[in-house]
Amino acid sequence: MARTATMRPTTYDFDAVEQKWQRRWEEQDLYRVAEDPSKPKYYCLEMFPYPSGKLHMGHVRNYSIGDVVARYKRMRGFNVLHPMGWDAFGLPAENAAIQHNIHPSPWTWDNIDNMRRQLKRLGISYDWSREVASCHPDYYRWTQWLFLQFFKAGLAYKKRSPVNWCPNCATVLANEQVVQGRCERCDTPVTTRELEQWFFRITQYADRLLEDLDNLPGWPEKVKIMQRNWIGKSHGVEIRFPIKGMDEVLPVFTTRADTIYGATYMVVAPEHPLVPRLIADSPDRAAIERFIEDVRRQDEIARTAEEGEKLGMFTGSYCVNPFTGEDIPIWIGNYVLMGYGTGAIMAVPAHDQRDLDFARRYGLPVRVVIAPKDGPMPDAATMTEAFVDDGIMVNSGPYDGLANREGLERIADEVERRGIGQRRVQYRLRDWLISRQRYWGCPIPIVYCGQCGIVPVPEDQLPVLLPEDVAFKPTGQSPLVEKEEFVNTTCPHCGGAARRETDTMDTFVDSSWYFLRFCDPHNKNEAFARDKVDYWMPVDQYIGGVEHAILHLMYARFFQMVLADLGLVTAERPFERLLTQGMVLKDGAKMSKSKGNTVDPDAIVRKYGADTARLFILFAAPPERDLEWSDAGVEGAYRFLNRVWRLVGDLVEELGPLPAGQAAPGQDAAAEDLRRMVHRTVQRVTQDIEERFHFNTAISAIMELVNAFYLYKESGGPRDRAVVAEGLEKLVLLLAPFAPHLAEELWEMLGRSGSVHEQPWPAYDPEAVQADTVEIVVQVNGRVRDRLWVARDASEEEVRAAALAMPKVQEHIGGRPVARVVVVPGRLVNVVVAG
RNA sequence: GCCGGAGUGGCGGAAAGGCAGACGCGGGCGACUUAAAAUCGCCUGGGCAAUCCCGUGCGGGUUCGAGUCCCGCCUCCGGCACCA
Repeated sequence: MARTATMRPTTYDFDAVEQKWQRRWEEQDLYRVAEDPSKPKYYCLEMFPYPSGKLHMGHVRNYSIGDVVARYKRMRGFNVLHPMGWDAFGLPAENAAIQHNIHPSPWTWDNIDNMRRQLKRLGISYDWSREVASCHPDYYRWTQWLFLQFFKAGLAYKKRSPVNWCPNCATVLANEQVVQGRCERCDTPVTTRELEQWFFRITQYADRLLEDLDNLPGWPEKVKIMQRNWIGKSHGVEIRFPIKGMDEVLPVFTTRADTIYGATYMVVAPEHPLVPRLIADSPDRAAIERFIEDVRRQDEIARTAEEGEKLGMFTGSYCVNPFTGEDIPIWIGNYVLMGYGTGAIMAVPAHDQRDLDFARRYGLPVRVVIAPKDGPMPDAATMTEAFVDDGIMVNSGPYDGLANREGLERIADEVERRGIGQRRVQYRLRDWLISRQRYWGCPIPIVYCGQCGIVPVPEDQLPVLLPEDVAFKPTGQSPLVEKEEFVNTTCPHCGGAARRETDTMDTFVDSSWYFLRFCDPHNKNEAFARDKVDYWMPVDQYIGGVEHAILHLMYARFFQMVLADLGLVTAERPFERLLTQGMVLKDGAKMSKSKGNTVDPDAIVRKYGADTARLFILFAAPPERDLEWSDAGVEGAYRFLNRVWRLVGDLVEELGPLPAGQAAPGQDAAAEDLRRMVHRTVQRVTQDIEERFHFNTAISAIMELVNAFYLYKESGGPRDRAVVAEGLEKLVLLLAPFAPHLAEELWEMLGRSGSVHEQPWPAYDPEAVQADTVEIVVQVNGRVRDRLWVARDASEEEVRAAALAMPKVQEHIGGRPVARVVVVPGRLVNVVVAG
């Protein structure tokens, strides 16, 4: 249009705009919050990052999603806590120390500085005054304090336990550091060693952690299922088999007590404590011991190789099947795990595939004791697939003919009546091993005294500081071990010479309570004040990657439960709602340095600005789905923002200052159409955010509104100032959570004062959303044949009559009798004819 | 092997039993321009055209009506993986 300005550029200076508003937010402390009992609170949290040095697109996505939620809830009148911090202990810092000869501490803090700068440049609405870093003594002091509370409650204990050991690096490896049974650093095959390790007694909470999943309707079903499987509760029977010629019993755990008549041999784990006595009289003792040593060494490789071979040896001992009275041989097998059940099983090859494989390899007898309800009886001599379904009991003495599930209960009853065992529940979940033979972690606050034994460091002596002046040598050993000033100490109890624990804690411990520290981050006297935590907790919306579905999310739930039991917090559950975002892909694969398909957020922000980067990521896919990166798509988001900027600029320039507030119905049809579109868009965007977190469709609705606005503007017809003013105001408010900088700029262009992020979320008028007439689809036999415009409140009869009167409808009816007419008010008519 | 999730235009994706493909990308055409870019419009699943027909991984079913619900498969992605 000639009368719209001609001198204005077609793109806005995103760099100037974004920096201007970021500066203003910071000056005004816009996102700083404090407890305010007069307002409803909302705690929005994204998983805090490990400070690797640079943000990747997964981070940008995570924090963009969280920022939409935080900004939206703020506009909805909530007192929103939206903090950020650093999961700053961990192995990469130590690897960098060894490789680049730089101490983990400055390496980490430099990384934090850079990532903080990146986050600020993205304009995420964090309350930066609450920033925490788990590697700071002000933080880990309280991690240590929490450890002591666990210790006092009997939930932290020490025991000997097998660990992954790299003989080349001479150190312990975490499970994650073992790749295909080899050391991730030097590729040496990993072996097993026994070490004294600290554990948290999470198994004591197994049942509650399981049950409480039912109280988390706001969590994805997928995550809850993964946790259920991880906890792995199963009901079974422990049965003690007398060992022949020994005053000793062999307890086994089985979920299939109904198959006990088919038990033809026993298998114990190589580490089973009875093994030395079982093999004492065997002529093959030396060979067996060699075999056990082999299994132990190959354990990790065999376990990670697909379908590890089942190997074993006969111990020379027998036990007695308490139901058949038969002698059955006891074997040692690599497929029986010491850590589950009793470390021993009764093998029923006919009804368990693993037992069958083992039996076939070593020629052990197979006996079918469950017959299929229909279909042929498996042939014990030739079967290669175990029959594991339910059926009818056979070859089972007095239990023959019973349904096996019924028989299972009867046999369990009999076991208990005879006092040779009892029903029990078994979990797959193990206690949480928290000891790490690492430097860059939270020191475990324990000293060992020759006189007093294990002595916790008194709370008033915390923190146990991590010494900074240590040398990193590529020995793989924690430098703490050789740091005499650290190791040598005095016993807090008797004052005698003592040694410090040199292990540090698993970093998952640090991240199991950070959401509590965010509630009270500067507290010098406590980990957190009860009233502050009780005001903010639980986290209303937690957002992060699905890779934390099991460990982090389970450990955090465990911590919160324990702390509630200890009376330190009120909320029993840390995270009310959970959103697991999808991955960011490029060319169909996850972005990774090794694949060379990464996109640098800094480069995108430099080229297009933060608003564009955020808008693209939110628009390209719904949050839970994987997102395919597209440079052209980013370009599209950039174009859209410029389009909005031009729209607002042109109309303001054309019409001058615009009045605030709600518009009356439009002065003509075009204005009324636009007004309806404005209100419909407010309704759609609100529903998409509120009910489904479908930000992609929310943004597409805003795009449609902008398109409608352009049609109105370009038509050159008369302007309805009130409708335009209201429309632009609502448009800018709707855009605020998605493109926070541009929204501020446009708000200012509209001549409005105050931050757009402090305005209330726009409302829609339900009357304005409704059109007077609606289009009805007319179908004949389910196929669309025509359309029909009727009054909004037309009766079913009127619609039916109007539809039947249409020529095209009559044509397709073709004189056949009308069997039925389905009328869906406001939507469609379906005329059903025979044939 | 077990447990999840997903298969829709050239691409990312819409559609919570009711017009399949909203919105965006890509492509085409037009306006503006000396020209190009930018911008503003219009068109864009396939069948050469159609008012007709076909189309949401495959095969069945329920329904007036199915991308959506049910049964049986196939493919891809993710998690667990000798848990007795």
